[in-house]
Amino acid sequence: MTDTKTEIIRVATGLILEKGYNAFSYADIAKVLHIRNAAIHYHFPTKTSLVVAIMKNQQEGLKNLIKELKSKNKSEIEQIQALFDLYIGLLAQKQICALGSLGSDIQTLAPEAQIEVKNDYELVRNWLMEILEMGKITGVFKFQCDATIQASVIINNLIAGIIVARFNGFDKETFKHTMNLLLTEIT
Amino acid sequence: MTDTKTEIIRVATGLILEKGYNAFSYADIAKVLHIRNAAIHYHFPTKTSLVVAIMKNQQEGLKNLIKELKSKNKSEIEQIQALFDLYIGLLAQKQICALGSLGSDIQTLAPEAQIEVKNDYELVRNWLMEILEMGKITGVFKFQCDATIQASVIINNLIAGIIVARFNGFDKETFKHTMNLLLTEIT
DNA sequence: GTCTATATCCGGATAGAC
DNA sequence: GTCTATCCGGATATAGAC
Repeated sequence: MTDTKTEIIRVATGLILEKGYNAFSYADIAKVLHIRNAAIHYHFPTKTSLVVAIMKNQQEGLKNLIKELKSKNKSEIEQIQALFDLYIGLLAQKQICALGSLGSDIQTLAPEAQIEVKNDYELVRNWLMEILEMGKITGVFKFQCDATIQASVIINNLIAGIIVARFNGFDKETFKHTMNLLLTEIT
Repeated sequence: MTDTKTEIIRVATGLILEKGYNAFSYADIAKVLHIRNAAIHYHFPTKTSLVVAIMKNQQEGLKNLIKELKSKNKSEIEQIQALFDLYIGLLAQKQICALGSLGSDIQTLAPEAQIEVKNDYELVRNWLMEILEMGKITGVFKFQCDATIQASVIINNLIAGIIVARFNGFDKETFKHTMNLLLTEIT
């Protein structure tokens, strides 16, 4: 039995990725966990504190994944594939990513929440840049432009690809084809 | 003096692109136009009817742009540049595009509104595909993959590029560099 | 076509008992 | 740590006067 605080973060994250920050309520979480509205406010006094906790949790999860991949000496291609797989998993659950969901709502978030969304984005982008630069040195990747821009192209396709995939019955195929194209173009 | 109905669509569109569908209210529109809540309900009985009208208006605007560009015999490059310019204009107003905003909220929209978002997406993608295929025939573009996938890559970068641009003080530069990279890669 | 007024409901948040 | 009960504001939407 995991503790309530962790469960709240888990359920709230799913709701944000499915419906968006301004479309879910404490009541939605309460229904799923069979607790009351007030119990959630005990753990997270405000909705802002909840979304901040969610984004810090996202960052932690990503850092752990990166650490794990590196400790297993995964190749650059395998690391990028692991990132793609995260998105394939989200799509299977009819969800988009946190960057896309909270990114489109960013103007409605409190400043301290905006910062955490941005931090999460920087984390993904820096990781991707590192992979690309390393791959260029080892020779698995060949691209002329700046790694920053190349990383942006990949992230943009992940974020938007999963959004538009929902337009067509959560179709994975175009999403996969698009990501494969990007990968083969630089190898 | 344009009529009220048109003004409501104009203001509501801006609010959706800035804050999102679930973060704006009839009261927000009313304040800007100095009218009352009920006056908006006269023109648009439900919020769903309003967002449907907004998306149909977006489609109409795009169709008119396409028609105009073609009547002026604009080149493939110039047509793509016109699409980029639309996004540069949005970014200058601290807005994202309708596809990104309503796409991330799609699960919270009524079915008839979901369809219009999808229709708008298809319109943009088909236009882009047509430009790419024509350009390949005339020789200005050289890409090996399917035009469908190439069009997806470009749209994805437009949709997500403008979302992440807001993370960093609405910085146009990375957005422009990314789009230029995509364009030069296929020319 | 716009107004005032209001109905109805739901949101985030708090007080205080257990 | 969770509950019941409640406050308060805001949201969509409607009725009926002008």
